[in-house]
Amino acid sequence: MTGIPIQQTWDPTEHARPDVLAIDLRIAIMRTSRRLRTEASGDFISPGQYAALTHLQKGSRTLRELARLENVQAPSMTRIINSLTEQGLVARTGHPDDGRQVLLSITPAGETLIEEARSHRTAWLAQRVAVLNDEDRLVLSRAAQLMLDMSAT
Amino acid sequence: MTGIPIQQTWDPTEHARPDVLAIDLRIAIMRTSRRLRTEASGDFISPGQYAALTHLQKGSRTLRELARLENVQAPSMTRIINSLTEQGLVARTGHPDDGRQVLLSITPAGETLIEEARSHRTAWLAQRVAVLNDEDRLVLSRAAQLMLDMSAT
DNA sequence: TATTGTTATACTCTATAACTATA
DNA sequence: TATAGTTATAGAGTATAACAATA
Repeated sequence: MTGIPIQQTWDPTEHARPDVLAIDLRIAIMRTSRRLRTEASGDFISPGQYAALTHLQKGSRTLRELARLENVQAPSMTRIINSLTEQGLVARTGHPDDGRQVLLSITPAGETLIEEARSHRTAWLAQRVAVLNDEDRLVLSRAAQLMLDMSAT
Repeated sequence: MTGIPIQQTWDPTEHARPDVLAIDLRIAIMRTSRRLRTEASGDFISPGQYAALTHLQKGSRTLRELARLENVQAPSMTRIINSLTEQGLVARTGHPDDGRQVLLSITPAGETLIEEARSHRTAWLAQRVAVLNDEDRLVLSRAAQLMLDMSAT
């Protein structure tokens, strides 16, 4: 703990107001994401690479499909995929019907890595989640789903 | 709509496991934070600057105190504060007792800007929060508090 | 010597614009 | 012409290391 008292008041009534809730939620998300990014620095692949691999676990995708799924532009996804292919975690095959497109699929090495990476990547967060009670965990679980839904819009 | 079905299953029992919950929560947080960053691009000040100003609204702080509150290194906070002082949103005064330290405080212009910025910064999120029901909003409110607590550790 | 803050430098991730190849 | 993907370039934000000034 630090010497600085961090006052965190919580008023359900106030938070029922969308604008007030949005402010607090945004700060919480941004701060947690920064911690997640820094705490995960010891990992082998970046969050973006991890997310792309996760999608490919469900099946082959083109680059643009992946870009849209992750809400990034095509060049960003190109970079992510380049890194993954160089590491032998993703394989590229030409699209059978359309010569412009490239089908991306996860390799066995990619499957292995992602399974191992799962525990490492989420260690920091899992540690903190583990000390919560079931009710708080349920809250976070539902919140995660809500955040995904909101981000997909 | 796309031709790709995005399957988002939700199983409360599975999510009670800390490692499983941590994985989903991390993805949700990272994706939402990316949307928040890009959607807020029209704003005047960055998320980091905004957060620093928010802390200074509660009272004067030194640079290192702010860095610790935001979980960033000192040079990063120097950069944030430099930008804020150049914009006249933060004032620097020498510490009365310790010549090394610099006391940072928010200016009237800073107070004005942050109040205006609040609505802009959170517009994207507030819009999505507004269409939820009270129960979901309460979930997100509690989740925000939990995420802040976890990030403070 | 230790601490506060700054400067120098580099890395990561992202975006837009311009380009190639294919449809 | 339009679309898929790549390359070039730039910007934002972060970190570590080295430094200056003060305690």
